[in-house]
Amino acid sequence: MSSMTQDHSIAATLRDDILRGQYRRGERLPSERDLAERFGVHRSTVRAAFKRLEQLGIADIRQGGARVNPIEEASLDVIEHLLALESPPNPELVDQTLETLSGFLAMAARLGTERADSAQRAAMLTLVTEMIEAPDTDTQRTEIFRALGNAFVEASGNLVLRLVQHGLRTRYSDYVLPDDRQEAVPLAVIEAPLLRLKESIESEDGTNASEALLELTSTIRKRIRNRLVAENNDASRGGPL
Amino acid sequence: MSSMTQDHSIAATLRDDILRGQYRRGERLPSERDLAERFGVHRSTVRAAFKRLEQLGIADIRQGGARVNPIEEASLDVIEHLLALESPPNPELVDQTLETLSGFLAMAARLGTERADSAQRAAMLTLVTEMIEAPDTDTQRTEIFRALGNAFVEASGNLVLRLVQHGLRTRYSDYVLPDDRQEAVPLAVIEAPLLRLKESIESEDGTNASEALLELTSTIRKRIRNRLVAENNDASRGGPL
DNA sequence: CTGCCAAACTGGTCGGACCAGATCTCCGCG
DNA sequence: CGCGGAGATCTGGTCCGACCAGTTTGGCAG
Repeated sequence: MSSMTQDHSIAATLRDDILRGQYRRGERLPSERDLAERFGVHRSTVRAAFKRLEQLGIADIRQGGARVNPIEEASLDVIEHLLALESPPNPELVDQTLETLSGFLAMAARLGTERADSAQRAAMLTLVTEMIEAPDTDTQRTEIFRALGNAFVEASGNLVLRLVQHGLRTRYSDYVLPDDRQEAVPLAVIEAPLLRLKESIESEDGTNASEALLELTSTIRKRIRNRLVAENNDASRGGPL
Repeated sequence: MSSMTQDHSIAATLRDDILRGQYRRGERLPSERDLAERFGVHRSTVRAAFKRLEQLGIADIRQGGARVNPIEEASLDVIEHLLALESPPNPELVDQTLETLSGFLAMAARLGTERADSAQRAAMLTLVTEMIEAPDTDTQRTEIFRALGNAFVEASGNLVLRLVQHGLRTRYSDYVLPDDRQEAVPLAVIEAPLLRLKESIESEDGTNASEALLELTSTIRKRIRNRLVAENNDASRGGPL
């Protein structure tokens, strides 16, 4: 963390303060000059930090004072920082992230399955097969799953979809993934949807692929939620959620 | 445009240059000092502009020189600017935007329909009914449709979904919507899916609502695509798509 | 108490400067 | 002729101090 530039770390501090709800929406942030003094840096450095907050969508800088934006107007990027705010992360937020991600992957699976050329289709099938046959650890399986998601989005040929995926890329894995000390998801639980997915890809049935993927992710989601809730039953709630 | 701050308009110029493909990915942007001289401003102003490009995800600023990022790593916000780059906008990109938006709304409809409380459900039904019964113009109908989307997302209770929606909010309407001089979409074309949607909401059938919405949007998408392709058959292709 | 004007404050821009790290150049060694 | 490395050069990061033009605020007059 210490290798960051100063404006970066100042922005991070302010960002977390805001996300933690220390400033109410619409409220004015301290002035650049005040913050410069508080952090012991030049005003220009604080300015740089402010720009970051602005582009994150959580602050609105204008003459008269920078103001805190409502969280709904923020950029997707805040999700990552919201997740990092607590450890273990807020289970609800994790679940919402996974839910949204699942939905998008389902969409991508539909479009990608329908539009893939033969090479892309072959690659997809390889990945699904790998996931069934060589699932050493959850971590590894997750890696394959991620690649599969990329393959779907790639094959969809939809740039917008791709950008959404990238915005959602949120290193949720760091917060969310079962660690290795955790027992892996039993193959039995996910084999059925994986086989269905495989068939769908082969038969170019987008709708079916989409449903198979939803089926698959819903299982995983449920496991992660249960684990997090268990870990987190003493966490205090709060923040701008 | 002239009321913008300078760093804003400089950022816009550089942004459009990049999106137009004048700099290849990975290529170095001119230095802050060079650009300051070219634009006749102080270096700090160019720096501010650079920060914007960085947070837009289209440039990577580091010692040694700022570099152009691949478009896939950009923020969702670039879509709006990509659309604005040509007039009429690139039909393919518009279609991709609408496709993603449709899928997204289908997701929201599924979740929102399943989770809405009675007040929210009533509001949804009102909107759908309005859309059937009082469709004076496409513009007006679009307004209702947008409100309906908000209602779904709101009812889903999913913050991540909400942020994606906001990111996708892209004033696509400005580029994409049928103008008033255009004949409105005949009610006959959209009445069936709207009725289906209504029933789905009443019966709390998320899957059905999702499908109804896809059915509805696919019709509209097709119309818009046809219109744009017709308008655009002489446009030159290019840019980082 | 209200309305309005001036003072204080805020962000935007400027000029100029120094640092540390990245990049480039060019010379000398193999 | 090729290659590696040292030094010059360039780049972004930060700082200082200053001025401008809008915003906000405080207090004075009505």
